[in-house]
Amino acid sequence: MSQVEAALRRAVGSALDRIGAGGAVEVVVEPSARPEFGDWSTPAPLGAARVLRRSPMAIAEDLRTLLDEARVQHVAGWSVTAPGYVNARLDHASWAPAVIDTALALDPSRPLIPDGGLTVAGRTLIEHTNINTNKAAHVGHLRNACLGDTVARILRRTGHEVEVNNYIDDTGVQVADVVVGLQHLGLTPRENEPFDQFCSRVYVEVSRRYESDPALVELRAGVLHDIEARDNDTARFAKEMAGRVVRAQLATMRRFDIGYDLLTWESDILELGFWERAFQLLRGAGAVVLAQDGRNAGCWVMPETSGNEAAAEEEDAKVLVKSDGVATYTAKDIAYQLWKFGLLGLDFKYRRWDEGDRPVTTTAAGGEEDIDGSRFGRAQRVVNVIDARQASLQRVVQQALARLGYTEQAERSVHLAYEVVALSATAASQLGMEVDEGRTLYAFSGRRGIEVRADDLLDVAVAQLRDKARDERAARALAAGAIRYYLQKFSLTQIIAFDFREALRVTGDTGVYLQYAHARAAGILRKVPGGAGTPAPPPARLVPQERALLFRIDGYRSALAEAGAGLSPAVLAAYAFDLASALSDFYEHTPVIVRETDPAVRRFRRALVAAAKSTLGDALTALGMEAPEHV
RNA sequence: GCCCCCUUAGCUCAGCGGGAUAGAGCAGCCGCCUUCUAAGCGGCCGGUCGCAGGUUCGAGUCCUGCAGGGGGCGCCA
Repeated sequence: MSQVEAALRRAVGSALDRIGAGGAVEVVVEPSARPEFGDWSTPAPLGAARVLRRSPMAIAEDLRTLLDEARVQHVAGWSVTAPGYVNARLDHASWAPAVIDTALALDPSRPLIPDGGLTVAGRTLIEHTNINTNKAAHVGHLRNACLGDTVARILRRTGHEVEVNNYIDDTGVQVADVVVGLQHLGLTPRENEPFDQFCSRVYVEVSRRYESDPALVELRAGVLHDIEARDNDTARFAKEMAGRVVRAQLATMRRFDIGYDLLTWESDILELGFWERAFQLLRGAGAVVLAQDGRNAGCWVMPETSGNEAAAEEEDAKVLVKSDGVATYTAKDIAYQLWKFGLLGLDFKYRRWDEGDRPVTTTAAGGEEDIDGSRFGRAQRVVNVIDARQASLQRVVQQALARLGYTEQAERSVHLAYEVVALSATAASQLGMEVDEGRTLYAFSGRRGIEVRADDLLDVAVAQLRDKARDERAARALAAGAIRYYLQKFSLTQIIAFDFREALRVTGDTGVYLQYAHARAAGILRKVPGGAGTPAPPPARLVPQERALLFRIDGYRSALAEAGAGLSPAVLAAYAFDLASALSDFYEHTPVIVRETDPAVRRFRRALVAAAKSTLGDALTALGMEAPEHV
């Protein structure tokens, strides 16, 4: 929170203590509803009235007296308004320069540690993206990656140590599908077609052929078996294919400025015996049992309640090892989760992964000696960015940790659940789907080729922005920003009803609007000479737009901290939009600074614009969006 | 059947631990470019906050029930 807000909260809190209402009411300090009331207000007397059995107005008067004596920094005076608010009026002459100075001092290399301290001491490991290696990323995957990337940025900005993993699903049915397709359908890539997009196409085609060709389905079973068995030509082919797909997927993500510290491969988890070790631990703790009868007969399962042999056959027991001895996805995820916390007692081997300009490391069955593995895993907190449909599986993973006695780690296993991206009726019909009356949402289907690919969407956005943008670079930055903002501004619990028109819009509550506001501020600073130096004192009276803009700037730390604590990009996105709005409003409603003749006013307003630009730029960076000097 | 999410303006959504007159964007209508970037700004229009109870001085916000919509409960991943 802003320094002022923190100071006000402390002052109100201790005043409440002195009138005997401490602890009985929550100390709420909020921006005043109307400027006539003041700048900050607290409704505390309303709540205190009950415990003190006195009228709110009388309590408010008492608080006002105490707060007057308390001499809070930047506060010019206190007032009382019905039905029982106490309001602080700020001393703008001292407050405004302080806000501006703080904003101008923002430095990417110096973290903005929240007032309450770090959420978690030590490393936070974030897993996101997590796409099967048989297809190109669509906007659903992109929502995942944007959320994960922005959470990582926000946590880093607030002083947390963060490690980002991209867990790569390179085994399983979907991979087998594409192997079958590549080996037996004879399809060839189109001119310049990225390999992941080619695989998407093969996947759709092979899925279609299964319906008429049962022999293909049998082939898939064999391929799947070979992949699981490893050390054969099919497994090597699948691995090679997966590598090429991942390169293409990462290239897509890089267009959105999304990167990773470590690529973790499901096949390495198998190869390096992670599951066997986890299995050992789980058996030792009695967390898994071999089901003798019932529909799970022959499977190793984790019963709902610990150590309950009879429950093994119950329907809600989660199968971890199938009767053919193959570990399920959840089982591998448990092993991986144990590794993330440094609890497995095994480590990956590591290799460098050449991926353009970013240093990335990948896990590998055969490693390089000079890579220090202690940089990875051993986390204090784990955040898994996975859509809400997988909530029950994530609970099983968490439960497994608890069963092994790692209750703290189980509590620090966060499933950052977000709702999926679906197609709006309009978008669905644009993609050629049959649209029913009354139905508003339509699921993507990679298998049927009904999806919006991330690359394609970005290409369309770039093309649309190209003619108005200053150059190609600007168009790309704006396009990526627009899409990221669109995917991040919704609450995690909202399904995004994807709509092309909305996603590509450039006016109003959009990424382009934020970037435009930043570029406008940059334009002013270019045209109005001046720069660092002594703090600029404000004019005797702030105009409403100046006051509003200062308020927004002052709220940055608070918004960032809230977004970090709640792992919520949407909170920061909303803040950034409010800040950009305040900046645009200021821009439109105050005289042009270049022509300002009063040097004091000119200096102050220039500094105010610089402060707004600095803050907006910081927020945009945290949101994974470029903060352009020109558009 | 059990569990999770959603329901606020024509549409898409904000409204955080309950607090002063429910906000924004889009769409529609009307204005504003000899002015630092009009990708902007202002105005108008538009809401029994799904329904019914309850708690409270005070409920869009908390509790209970109901309704509608979406999702999850696999030896898939």
